[in-house]
Amino acid sequence: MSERTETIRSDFVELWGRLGSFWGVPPTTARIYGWLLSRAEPATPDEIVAGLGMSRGAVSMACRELSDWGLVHDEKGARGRQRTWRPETDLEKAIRNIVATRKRREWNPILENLREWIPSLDGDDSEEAEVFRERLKSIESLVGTADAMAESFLKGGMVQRLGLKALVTAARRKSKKGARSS
Amino acid sequence: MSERTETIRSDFVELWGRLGSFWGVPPTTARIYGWLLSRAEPATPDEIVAGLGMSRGAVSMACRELSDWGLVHDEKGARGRQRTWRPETDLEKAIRNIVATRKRREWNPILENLREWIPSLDGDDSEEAEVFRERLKSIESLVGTADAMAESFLKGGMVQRLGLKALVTAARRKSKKGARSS
DNA sequence: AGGTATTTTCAGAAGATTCTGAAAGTAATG
DNA sequence: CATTACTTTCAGAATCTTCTGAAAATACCT
Repeated sequence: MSERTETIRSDFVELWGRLGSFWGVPPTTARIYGWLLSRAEPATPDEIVAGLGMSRGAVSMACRELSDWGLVHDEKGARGRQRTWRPETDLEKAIRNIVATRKRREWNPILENLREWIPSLDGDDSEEAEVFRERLKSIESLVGTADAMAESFLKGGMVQRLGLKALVTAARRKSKKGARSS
Repeated sequence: MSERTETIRSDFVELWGRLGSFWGVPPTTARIYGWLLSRAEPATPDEIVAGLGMSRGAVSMACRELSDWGLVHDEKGARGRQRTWRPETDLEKAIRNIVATRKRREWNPILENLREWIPSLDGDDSEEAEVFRERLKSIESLVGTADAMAESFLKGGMVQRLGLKALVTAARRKSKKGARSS
C-alpha cells in the first residue's frame, strides 16, 4: 500500500466524516464508517482505535450508533478474538437505511405535528390565523409529497422502476461541462 | 388572534427551528424563517427581536444567511422606516434554493474530490488499494447519480415532468394507515 | 456636511456537542 | 466459580458552535 494511497485514505476518511452532517451523525462516527470502507477487511475495535486515534469508549458508542443505522454489522470474533465490524458496502442499501432511520426518527413526528395543528387553527378566523393556516396547509402538502416519495424509494428501486436512470444520465451529460464551485 | 393560535405559532416556530438541521442552518436562523412564515405581514428587525427574543446582532446575521439561501427577501423600508423582511412563501422555490445552495457549497466539492482520487489510486495494485478503488468507484457512481437527480430537479419540475405525482399519491394512500413513530 | 436612524461586525460569553478514560459490566473458558 | 478478555457506560473535560451587546460602519435626510 503506497504512501499516496494512505494519504488518499485519510483524506477520504476526513471527507466522509464531514459528510456525516448530511445524514445526521457526528463526524467521528461517520469517519469510522469511511475508514472501514477504505479497508479490504473488517476491523476489531482495537484496530479502529489504532487506525483513527480515538478512545475505546468513543469507538464503542460510535459503532453502536452505526449499527443502529444499519451501516455496519458485527461479527462475533472467534475463540479469544475480538468482535469485528464489517461496513455495509451496498451503498444503495446504506442510503435506504439512512432514509428510513431519519424518516422514523425525525420526519414522521414532524408530519404528525403539522396534521394536528391545522384543524386546531380552524376556530380562529382572524386575518393572521387565516394566512398562517394556508401556509401550514401548503407545508403539509409539500412535506406529505416528500414523505410519499421517500416511502416509495424505501419500497425499493424507485430509480429503476421509473426509468429515471436514463433521464439522470442525460442530465449528467449536460452538466459535465460546468463544474465550478462558487 | 386566539391564544391557542399563539401556542401553535410558537410550537411551529420551534419545530421549524429544529428542522433547520435538515438543510444545514442553525436553529435560530431557521426559527426566524418559520416565524416569518407564520405571519401575514413581513417584519422589521425590531419586530423579529421582539417576537423571538433574540439579539439584534443575531437577527442581522441570521437574516443575511437566510437571504443567501434565498429564503427571505428584504424590502427597503419607506421614509424613516426600517427595512422589512418578507419570507419566500413559494415552498417549492424555497426547496429548490436550498438544494441549489447545498449542492454548490458542499456537494460539488465532494464530487470533485472523489473524481480526483480515483485516478490517483491507479498506481497502487495492492489488494487493499484494489478494494478501496472499487469502493470509491461505486461511491462516485452513486453520488454522481444523486447529483444528476438534483440537477434535474433544479432544472425545474422533475415531479411534474415525470408524472411522479400520480405515483406519489398512490404511495401516500397506502401509507396513510400506519403513521406510528417508532 | 452634520445629525439621526439603522445595520453590521466581531470579541468574548454562553451553550451545546462530542470525546476521554477509568470503573463497572458482561461473557467465555477451564 | 474464579479468571481472563473484552465491552459498555457515564461524569467530567475538551472542543466546537452559536449568541450577545456594544462599538464601528453605513445609509439617509435636511
